Amino acid sequence: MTRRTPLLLQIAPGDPRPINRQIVDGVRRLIASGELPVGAALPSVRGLAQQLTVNPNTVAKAYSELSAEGWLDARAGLGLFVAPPRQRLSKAEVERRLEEAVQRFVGDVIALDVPADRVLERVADELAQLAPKRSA
Amino acid sequence: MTRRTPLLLQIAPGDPRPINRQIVDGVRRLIASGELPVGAALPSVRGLAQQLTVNPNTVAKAYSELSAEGWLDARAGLGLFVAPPRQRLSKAEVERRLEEAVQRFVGDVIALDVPADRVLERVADELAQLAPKRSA
Amino acid sequence: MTRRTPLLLQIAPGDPRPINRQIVDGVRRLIASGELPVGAALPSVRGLAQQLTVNPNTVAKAYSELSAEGWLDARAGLGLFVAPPRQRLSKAEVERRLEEAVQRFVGDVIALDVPADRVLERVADELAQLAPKRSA
Amino acid sequence: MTRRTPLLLQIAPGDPRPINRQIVDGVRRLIASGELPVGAALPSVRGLAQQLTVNPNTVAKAYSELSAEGWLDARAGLGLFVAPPRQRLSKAEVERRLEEAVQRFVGDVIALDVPADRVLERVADELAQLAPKRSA
DNA sequence: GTGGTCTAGACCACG
DNA sequence: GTGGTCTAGACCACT
Repeated sequence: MTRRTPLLLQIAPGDPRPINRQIVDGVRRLIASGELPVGAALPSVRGLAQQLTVNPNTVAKAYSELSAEGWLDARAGLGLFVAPPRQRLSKAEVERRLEEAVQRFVGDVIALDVPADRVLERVADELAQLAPKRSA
Repeated sequence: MTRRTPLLLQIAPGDPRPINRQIVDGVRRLIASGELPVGAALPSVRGLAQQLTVNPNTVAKAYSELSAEGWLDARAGLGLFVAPPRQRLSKAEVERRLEEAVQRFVGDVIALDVPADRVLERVADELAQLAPKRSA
Repeated sequence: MTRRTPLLLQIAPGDPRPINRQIVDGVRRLIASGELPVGAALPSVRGLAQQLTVNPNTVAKAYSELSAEGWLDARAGLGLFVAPPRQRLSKAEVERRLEEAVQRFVGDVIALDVPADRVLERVADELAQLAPKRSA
Repeated sequence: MTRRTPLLLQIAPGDPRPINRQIVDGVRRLIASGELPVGAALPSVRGLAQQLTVNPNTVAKAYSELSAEGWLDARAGLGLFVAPPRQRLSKAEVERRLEEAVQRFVGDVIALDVPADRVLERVADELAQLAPKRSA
């Protein structure tokens, strides 16, 4: 059980986010959307590195971040697995980070002269697409 | 009406954004909200740097970015002025950047396990607060 | 203000903890004990690396972990600073981690055939020595 | 009284400790609590490996560690048996290890902002629960 | 100068 | 085979 699945994860060269960030976001999304269920095994560090043609250290760093954030559990010699969901951050910390993300996002978007409705619509679409099977 | 006004701009040491980003965002916001009308003169690089107690290079870089984005026009020997509104980016480019910002934002927010409604509400608030009297 | 102080931090070659862990623990301790007050600047990555004669990447990793945990704020081009205290983790997560640490500690110590009183005494000493000027 | 008893030992997949560590801790605990009396035979490497569905190498390594620490004695051709109590480590070595464990534990716990009383209480509970009928 | 990211290649413990 | 750590050296954005 929990066979390793060829992860549907891609690195976009044009994406301004650093590679390690793209991996973290991608995996988080797969977990949040339920595509990677609790207990599922992730591709090995070396395996994913090869698949994405990036350095293994880069993948390792991303995985390690995800573990620190509580999304993954690492077992030396066995591999990495999707961790059971848990409320990691205090309400205050969640609030702080949400505020930060919103500030940054609006700062980015305001420069584009896009009507507020369209922005909200796009965000709503993207959030809906996650089909939050996991988040509370 | 091109008098140099003491810019209502502040640098927050606690703000996680780099200083140059704070300046760019701040000026863009002042323009978008109409507080800096078309044709208004901006403080000199040295002046603003002194006012904010930051490195002049940082201010220069921020101004240069704002000019490149079409928010400011340089008049040789006179300084920088708020440029008349125009389509500063191609529609495709706007789409690309919007997409990017949304992806990043959702990537950040997904980690927080916040209900989509609350996220949208916060974004809407923040967008509204900018009172885009100028942007279309 | 916030002059960089030659950090009272040492790497013990005999210590079984990896170097990066020793740095993280050491800095956390200095912050928790109040020896590094809020806003204090930390030695630069390269500087500390030289002082400890370890690779800068190792220090960078430790610092990055401390930032992720909310103990430090990093400002590119400026350096790292002790962050204002905040309740980062949910009560449940704190409980989980405390449980884990206790389990591990007792597992280590039970093998030593040391009377429980002595163990508790040593832990109490060590905790008291932190003079919790910062923790709530 | 040297009959092989079906060992009351379990491997928890969720446990963050590596498997070999879980075995070592488990056996030590059984000996310390007297559930495995002096002279008792331990399950064979293959037997325990099968029972726990882990790699025999892992069990062998755990047993070898326990022997090195003086908890088990090997009788050639017969298997492993619980060794009579003795001073397994020099006093200095015990002190060193205790010190190390305390340092690490406090380093972990300091990050959690938990009152010292609660920490001590939890440690005392856990130590008491081991009911050291055997250790001095 | 600062921190952040990436690559390359090595060694270790675990299974 | 697995993940984790460390070193070495490079490039980037920011100040």
